[in-house]
Amino acid sequence: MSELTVGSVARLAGVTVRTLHHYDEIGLVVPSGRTDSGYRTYGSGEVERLQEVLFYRELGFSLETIREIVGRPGYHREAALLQQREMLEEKADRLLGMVDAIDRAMLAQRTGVRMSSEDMLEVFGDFDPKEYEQEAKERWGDTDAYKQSAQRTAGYTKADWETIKAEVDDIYARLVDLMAAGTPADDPAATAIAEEHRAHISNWFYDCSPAIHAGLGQMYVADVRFKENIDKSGAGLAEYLAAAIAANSA
Amino acid sequence: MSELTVGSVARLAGVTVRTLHHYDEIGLVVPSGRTDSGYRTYGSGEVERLQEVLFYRELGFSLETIREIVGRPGYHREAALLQQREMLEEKADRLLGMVDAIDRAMLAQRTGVRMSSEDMLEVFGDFDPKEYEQEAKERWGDTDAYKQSAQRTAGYTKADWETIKAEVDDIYARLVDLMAAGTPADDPAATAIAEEHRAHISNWFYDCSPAIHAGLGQMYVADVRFKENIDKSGAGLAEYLAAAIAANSA
DNA sequence: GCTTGACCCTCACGTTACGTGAGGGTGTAC
DNA sequence: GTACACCCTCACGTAACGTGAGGGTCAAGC
Repeated sequence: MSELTVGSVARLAGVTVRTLHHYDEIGLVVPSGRTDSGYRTYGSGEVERLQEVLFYRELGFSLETIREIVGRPGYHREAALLQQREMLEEKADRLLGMVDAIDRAMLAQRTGVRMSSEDMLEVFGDFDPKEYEQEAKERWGDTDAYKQSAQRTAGYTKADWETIKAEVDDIYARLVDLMAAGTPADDPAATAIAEEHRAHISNWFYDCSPAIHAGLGQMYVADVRFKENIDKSGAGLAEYLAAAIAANSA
Repeated sequence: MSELTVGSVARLAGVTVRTLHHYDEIGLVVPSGRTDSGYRTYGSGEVERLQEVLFYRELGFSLETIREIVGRPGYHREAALLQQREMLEEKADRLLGMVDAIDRAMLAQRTGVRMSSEDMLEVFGDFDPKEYEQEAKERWGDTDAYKQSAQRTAGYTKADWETIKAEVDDIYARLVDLMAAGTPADDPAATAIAEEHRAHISNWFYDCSPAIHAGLGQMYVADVRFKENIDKSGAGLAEYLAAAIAANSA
C-alpha cells in the first residue's frame, strides 16, 4: 500500500522519471520491487534514500561521490562536506574572476579601439588605477559602491578619464595653494574643496556619503600607494586632504 | 615560413593538439592549409583567431556562442558580455549559497542529532540567529570575520550555544543594574563590561578589534532587530551598551 | 467489450569539449 | 638504417540525464 510508482515518486521529489530510471540504472536508488507488469515500485525507505541523494546533489556532489557518502555507513560525511565547501568557494572565486575579466574587456571595448594599460599610463602617469583594481575587488567587491563604480567606469572613454584626471588635479592644486598659504585644514576654504572632492567621486564613481568619504580620507593616508600618489601633487597633501575631509564630514 | 604546425600552435596557445583538432572538426579555427603529407599548417591569422576564441572560452562562453561572437563582424559582443556577466554572477551566487548550505549541514551534523530551528528557538527564544544569517552573509560575506565566525560556530553544540546565551545574559544583566543605578555609560564600571562584551565576541565568534566593536555598537542601535532584542533585557539597554562600547573603544 | 488517455517499459542516440588510445604514416638526426 | 618525435584519422568514453521510438498496462467511460 505504501508502494509508490515512478511518477508519484518523481513528482514528490521534484525530479523527472528519467532521473529515477538513471539512478536505477547506475544502482544509486533501486526500486523496492516490480509489479507483475514490470512497473517500478518504491517504498518509503527508497524515497528517503532518494531524498538524501538529492540533498547531496544540490550541494554539487557527483553521483559517484554521493554513492560513497550514502552507501557506507561510516563514511566521512563531514570531511567530504568540508572538501566540497572548499571546492565550491574556489569555483565561485573563479567565476567572480571571470566577471572581473568581463568588466575589463568591456572597458577595453567601449573605449573605442582600446583603453588598455598603455593609454591608462598616458592619462595617469605611473599610477595605474587598474593596479589597484584587484585589491579593490577583494576589499569591496560585494558592496554597492563597488558595483556602481565598476558599472559606470566601464562606459568611460579616454576623454572621460582625462576629464576626471583634470578635475582631480584642479582640486589638488587648489588644496596645495591653501596648504602653502598656511590655511588650516578645517578652514571653510579647505572643507569646501573637500566637499567638491566628495561631489567629484559621487559624480564619476559612486554615491559617496560623508561617512564613506571620511573612510576614504583615512585610507588616503593609511595606504601608502594612495598617499604617495597624492603627495605627488604636493608634499603633505594626503594628510591635508584627509584632515579637510575629516573636518568636512564632521 | 610563418606557417606553424599543430604542436607549435598548441604550445604557443597553451592547449592540447586534440583541442586544435576539435576546433578544426567543428570549423571554429581551421588551419590555413595542409602540407603534402597532410599536416595541418596555421598562419598568423589563424593563431590570432585561436587566441580570441580562447579568450572568450576563458570567460565561460560555449564554443557555439564563441563561433557567433568571433564569426559575425557586427555581432553584439557587448551585449553578449553583459549577459554572460550576469550568468556568471548568478552561478557564483548559487555556489556561495551551496557553501552556506554546507555550513548549515555541518552545523546540523556536528550538534549530534540536529541543532535545527526548533532547538535554536529553545535557546534564543524568538530571536533566531539564523534569521539574521542571510543578511549577515550579504553584508559581510567576504570578510575574514564572517568566515572565522562561520567556521567556529559550525562546530558549536547546543551546550555551547547555551553557554553563549548565558554569558550574554549575564553581561546584559550587569549593565542593566548599572543603568538603573544611574551610572554613566562612560564610567569605568560600564566600559569594563563593554570590554568583557568584546572579549566574549572574540572568544566565541571572531577577533573583535575595538574598531570593529565600535561598529557593532552603532549597529545595535541602528538596526531595530538588534535593538529590540537587546532592549528585551532592559529598556534602553541597546543605547547604553552602544555608549559604553563607544567610550571603551575611544 | 472497446476505445481513450494517462501512465509505464526498454532501447538507444544526443548533449559539451575535448581525453585517450589504436593503428599507421612522416621527418630528421645519428 | 633506425630510433624517436611528431603527424594523421577514426572512434569510443566522459556526466547526468533529455528526448524520442516503439510498444505494453491500467482505469474510466461508452
